[in-house]
Amino acid sequence: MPAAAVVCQASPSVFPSTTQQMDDRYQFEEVEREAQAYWDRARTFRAVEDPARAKFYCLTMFPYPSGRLHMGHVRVYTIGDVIARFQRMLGRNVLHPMGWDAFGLPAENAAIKHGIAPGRWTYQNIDAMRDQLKGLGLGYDWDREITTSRPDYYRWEQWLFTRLVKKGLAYKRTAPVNWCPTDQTVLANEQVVDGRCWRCGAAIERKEIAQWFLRITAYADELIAELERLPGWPERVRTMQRNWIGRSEGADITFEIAGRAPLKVFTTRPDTLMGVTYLAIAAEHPLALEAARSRPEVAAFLEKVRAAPAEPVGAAEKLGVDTGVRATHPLTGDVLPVWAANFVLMGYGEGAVMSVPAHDERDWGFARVYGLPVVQVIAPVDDTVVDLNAGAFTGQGRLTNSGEFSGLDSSAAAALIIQRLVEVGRGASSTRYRLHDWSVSRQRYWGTPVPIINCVRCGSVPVPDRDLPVVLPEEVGVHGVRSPLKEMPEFYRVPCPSCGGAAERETDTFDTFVESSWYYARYTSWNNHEAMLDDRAAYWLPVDQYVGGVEHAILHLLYARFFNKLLRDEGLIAATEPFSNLLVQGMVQKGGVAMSKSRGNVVSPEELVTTYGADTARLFIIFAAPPEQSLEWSDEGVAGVHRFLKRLWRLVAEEVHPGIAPTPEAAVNGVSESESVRELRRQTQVAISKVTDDIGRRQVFNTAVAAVMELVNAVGRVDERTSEARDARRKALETALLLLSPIAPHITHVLWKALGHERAIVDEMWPVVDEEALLQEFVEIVVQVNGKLRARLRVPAHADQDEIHSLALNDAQVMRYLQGKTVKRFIFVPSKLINIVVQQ
RNA sequence: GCCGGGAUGGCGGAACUGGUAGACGCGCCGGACUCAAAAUCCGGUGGUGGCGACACCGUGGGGGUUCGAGUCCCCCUCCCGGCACCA
Repeated sequence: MPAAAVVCQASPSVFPSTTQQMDDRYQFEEVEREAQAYWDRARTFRAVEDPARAKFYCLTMFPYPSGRLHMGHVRVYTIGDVIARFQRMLGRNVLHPMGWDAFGLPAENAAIKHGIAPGRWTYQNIDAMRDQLKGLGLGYDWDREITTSRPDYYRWEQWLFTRLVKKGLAYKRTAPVNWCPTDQTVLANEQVVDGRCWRCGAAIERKEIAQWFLRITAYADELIAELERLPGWPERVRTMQRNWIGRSEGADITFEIAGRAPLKVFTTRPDTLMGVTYLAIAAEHPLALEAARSRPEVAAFLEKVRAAPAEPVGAAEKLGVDTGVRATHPLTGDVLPVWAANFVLMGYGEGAVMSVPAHDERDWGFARVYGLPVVQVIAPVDDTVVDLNAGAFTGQGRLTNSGEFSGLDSSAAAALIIQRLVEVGRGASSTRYRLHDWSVSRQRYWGTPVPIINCVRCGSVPVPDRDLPVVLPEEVGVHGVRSPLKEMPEFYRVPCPSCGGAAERETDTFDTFVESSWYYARYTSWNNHEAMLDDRAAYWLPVDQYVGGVEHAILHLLYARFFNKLLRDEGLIAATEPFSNLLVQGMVQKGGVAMSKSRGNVVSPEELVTTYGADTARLFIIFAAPPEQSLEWSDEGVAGVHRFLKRLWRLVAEEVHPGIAPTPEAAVNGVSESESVRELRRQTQVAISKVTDDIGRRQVFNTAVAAVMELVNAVGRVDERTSEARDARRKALETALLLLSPIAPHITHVLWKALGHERAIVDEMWPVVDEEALLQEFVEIVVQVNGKLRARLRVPAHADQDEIHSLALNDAQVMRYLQGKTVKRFIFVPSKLINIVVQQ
């Protein structure tokens, strides 16, 4: 067993000149303090642009500074750190920054509750969380730290916004909005979940308010099309975005109404136009409101719909009323009734639909309830008879009962019908999106002020560049949900930049998703006070690896893609997409459910680090599950990886201070190494190969850890005292340290130094596989008879097929199964198996 | 309803391109050390049968393709996630 302490030769140029003692016990507090102090002092993770070197930009979704880290943070940041450190060792010039998504509602809520200014609360939290992140040994370039609530950050957001206003990509409009009565603010569609506020759960009301919008729909096509060119994104995220944007191709068709403006509808099935038997409009449709004035039953219906609870499911009963309005079919001239119906959404298309009950489930259901006619105009191509009493036929097919279009197939008919509509000026082909323009105004205090001044003479005037940033006053008291800005004339009473007359500044702030939409770019030019982005953006962007949670699959990731295109079109960056590769990490659970305060199953990262150290925390989180899967917390598992680190420590300690001197005779006498030593050398190479592939290509880090554990176990099994054995053991341990260093950086830092290395392990190159050492002298060949495993053969690696055939046929065990049977064929897989197929 | 993802020992998970199912870890069992315990170390550990060499069964269920299927194809069950009257 090793003695208590050993002297370690360390270079004073890199390590402290004080004599280092290697304790034979793993004291993680000291280890982690030492490693972190080294990285700080050496400025290890500072990123410097260098066009001569290949860059790697690794980014994890920055946190909201809630006060303390939870296990989900530990997981995502550890995953990002493993990737960044690995790429660094491969020789890439790595940028791995961190910052704070610092605006948002919780700060205001805390302010109301505890009487602390939101800014103060936020910055305290940031300080606490920064310490926690540092305690985890995450390798960030802290010089580039971004805090979105600081004027030097959001001023560029304001600057960009004023440009977007001038381009018409940002505009103000009075619109019905989702209003949260509890938070007293407008929510984007994406923030409404099942008719309720995503934050507080209050039922959403509809309200008419003047809002600023960003014209994301102008980029809808590109946002969809480019999803195809993001092979580094998980398919499910791309699918979610595709569905969210919801592109539909079809036609806009107008139905004339005597004495009124025509009714416009959108349909994806112009081929069914000849089967329209009525029109349906939303309860909020202007035509419905108008009809309600003269018809009490319509008014009563609208009232009923308005009062109905926002039903989350589409299974709600179909209700409607005949408005009495009559429309004219654009091609046949038939007179069609216009119904107001609860299933028609005002928010999509024109809020009106042409109803073809024979070929649309909803129209069919509605027609059933109100006894409206059902006319079949599409027949299945296979001539099956359609039973329209049982349901609608919604497939494509051949037109029937459609005048000049009868006999055509759906797609040809659609084209011809659109052509006819164009000829008579009653329609045109059209593409619609589920996606709406992004409402970015929030009636909240703690956010980026909208840089607009409202003047009665000049309208909404963007704040000129010279007056930017519009600084949010931070020393305020927040007493209720109403924004203090709205009671601060010193903030909002300003002269109009255009005419100089009295005007009022906007007191709304931006949705916090605006800040997180471009922070990834600002890290490249964080200290530029003259421009939003500079040349450095061209060097670093796009982000090579982005890591984050699936909860942002739609919102944040779609907005960031949108902003990337805005920045590109502003000439600020070249890349068309912000994130080349996206890793969506799974959640951390305990007892099969997500950790949450209400369930009482939360494991605190702080306690974990105090009890076992950051390396144990990181190692467990990496080892317990592949990054994309949910991770089941296990206290025993944590103890298990801690045990592994202790064993690793002990093995290195024994290596540094062996009890007995090696016996060099074997080498001197030219005797070859023992088989176990050769095997250890081979296993070392196997581990390099496996870990490199697992971290680099496959992005499954749990199996990489398993491979390192196997190697360390193998070291423990070779206890020969020859110098060859010592050499092989040392090489294996060094390799294990290198391979483990991205995951457990502190212990590997100290052990590497203990093994006598001058350069810090973080600055070492990733090991390269020695393909020759990987070769085996003997391989095991599995012998199957009719696909069933019957024997294992140990054969020289160079043995050819014939040799293996005869060895297999002469194997006693195999012969038992061949008795009295005829061999029909051999299947041979080199170095793997031989399958002898015999007649049954 | 539609679109994804999944189901493998007592548990977390391996098995990447169809080729030894269960790597690695946890737990459990046995042993060493100890007066004893903890810690640590060593060995074993899918199920059934057998003293044993071994044999049979086994990756949610049913079928298929193949010399060979956890992996591919068809059908079904259950679980998780997203969307959900989008015309």
